[in-house]
Amino acid sequence: MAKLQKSIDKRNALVKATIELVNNNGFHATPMSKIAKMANVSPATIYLYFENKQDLVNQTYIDVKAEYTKYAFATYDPKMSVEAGFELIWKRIADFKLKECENAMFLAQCDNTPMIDDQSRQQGIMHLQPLLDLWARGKKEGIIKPMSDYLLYAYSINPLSFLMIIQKRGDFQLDERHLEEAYQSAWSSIKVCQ
Amino acid sequence: MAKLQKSIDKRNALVKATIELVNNNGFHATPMSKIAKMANVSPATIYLYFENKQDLVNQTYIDVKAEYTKYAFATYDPKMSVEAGFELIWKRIADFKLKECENAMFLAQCDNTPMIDDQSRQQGIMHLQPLLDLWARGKKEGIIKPMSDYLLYAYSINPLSFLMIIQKRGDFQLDERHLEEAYQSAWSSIKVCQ
DNA sequence: AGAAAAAGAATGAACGTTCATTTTTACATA
DNA sequence: TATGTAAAAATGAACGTTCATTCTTTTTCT
Repeated sequence: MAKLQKSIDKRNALVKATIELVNNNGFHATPMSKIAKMANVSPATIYLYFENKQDLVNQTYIDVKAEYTKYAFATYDPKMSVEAGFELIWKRIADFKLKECENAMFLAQCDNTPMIDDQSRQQGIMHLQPLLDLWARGKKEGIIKPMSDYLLYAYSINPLSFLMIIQKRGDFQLDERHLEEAYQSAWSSIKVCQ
Repeated sequence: MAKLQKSIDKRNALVKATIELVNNNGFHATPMSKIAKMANVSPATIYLYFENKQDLVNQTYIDVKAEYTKYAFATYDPKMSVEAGFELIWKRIADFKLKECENAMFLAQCDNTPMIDDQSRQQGIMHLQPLLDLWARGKKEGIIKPMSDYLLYAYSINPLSFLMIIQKRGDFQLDERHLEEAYQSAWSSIKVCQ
């Protein structure tokens, strides 16, 4: 009697192939057959791991989002000061977006198109809680502007997505100095001005 | 002898239908047949106005981008002070992104996916020159941080795209107060701090 | 040997595009 | 102003292809 033993490697290869092909060609131009070929697998095999194409891309999104937030908070400790904590998280996010370009590109594409189910999108949002907690503390201490978290995110975190995209496209290359400037701008836009 | 008289209305209807369908379903799920139906036109007619589907979406992108920048600079006068000029342009852009939501959504989708040809994308960038000129002047006067224009754009303009998207999704509703806060954050992030 | 996993070929639907034809238009002639 | 006509514009049906998915068979594993 055989055991249920679907290979996690095969699943990961499929997820990876999905990211790469969707990044380069867009969702509309990445057929299941190509994904299968890139993952060295028969098209039929995909359906042992995923219900259908939509499920494959939803699961890929959730996987990448989880990796993103795990990376972002890996070295964060809630006992840090607000300013130190924010700088740490911001720089981890910047690292991820600029170095794990493939993953970040994929997220940007998902977050700006209807290619992902609403439900999967919802699932991806939750993981940001530690940052929201930090901001709540910062507002209480009078260090962070008393604004909606959406505005704080829009001004301090989201610009990194834009920089990642133009960097990937080759229009612009971010060096260490740019990154420090970017951090200062992010912090300027959310800290209470004295 | 008949005159070449393809109806501009029909072309516009096709462009409008493309925007609406791509916004709601994504590029991969908007067939030519649906675009034709929404524009009250036969599928074959599309090919009198556009070479193919790619050409249709490229032209739609360029149209919308032109409308966007035209709106942004409509009331701007290069003789204004840097701060006044920036506030004016910023608020026009905010207006466009938040009120002409359909158009702005479409641009966001195009700018974050490979659905547009590089060449069409290039064509869309040029129109931003007046803002770049304003920033150049601001840097010379020591009012604007001496940073790359890409960074200035990422921090002062791009956040509006994010706010537009979450507003469209119903997660968040921007009122006048938020908008003023958003402007202050934008200005904070690019002005030289004294 | 037996059961799960994987494969390749097959299927039917959907798509972008084209074709053959009809309808509309502009205008020359009466 | 009315009519004929030729070319452009528009159409619905059809074409060939591609795609997601399934079916049947083969391979792998215990």
